[in-house]
Amino acid sequence: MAALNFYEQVYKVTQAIPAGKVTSYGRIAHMLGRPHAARAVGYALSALKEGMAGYTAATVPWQRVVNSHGRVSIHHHEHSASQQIALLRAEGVAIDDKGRIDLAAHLWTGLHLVELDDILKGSRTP
DNA sequence: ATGGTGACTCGCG
DNA sequence: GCGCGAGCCACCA
Repeated sequence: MAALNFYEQVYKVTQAIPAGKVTSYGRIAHMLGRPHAARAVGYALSALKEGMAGYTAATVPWQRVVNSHGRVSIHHHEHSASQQIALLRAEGVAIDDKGRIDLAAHLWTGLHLVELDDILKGSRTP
């Protein structure tokens, strides 16, 4: 038994996302100290439907994780994609007809450490 | 250990 | 803004 494996870390961070907010796979990866592990984050969430280490799609708000473009990213699972949009809208997240989420209003940056990172990187508007 | 897989991201054209 | 190709990663067999 090791420390929490990557999947479990992903689930914990995801559970920390407040209702009505969203973040991206890449940001979660970054929060976990693996800025290039975005794909692994997505894979972790996909494994959720099978149940992992006590975590299930019912206990982890997977719908609050979208891609860096601010759109739901599960093209190959049409049903899940529409479900994700429905769940987010139910939480008050604004999504237009094209499936684009208003990140300016709903992006969760998580730990302030991440915000600091953005600032140091010379980024956008608050 | 090696290779396949996938709910990612970025850079180009 | 959209489609593609090329990196990058943790898991599992």
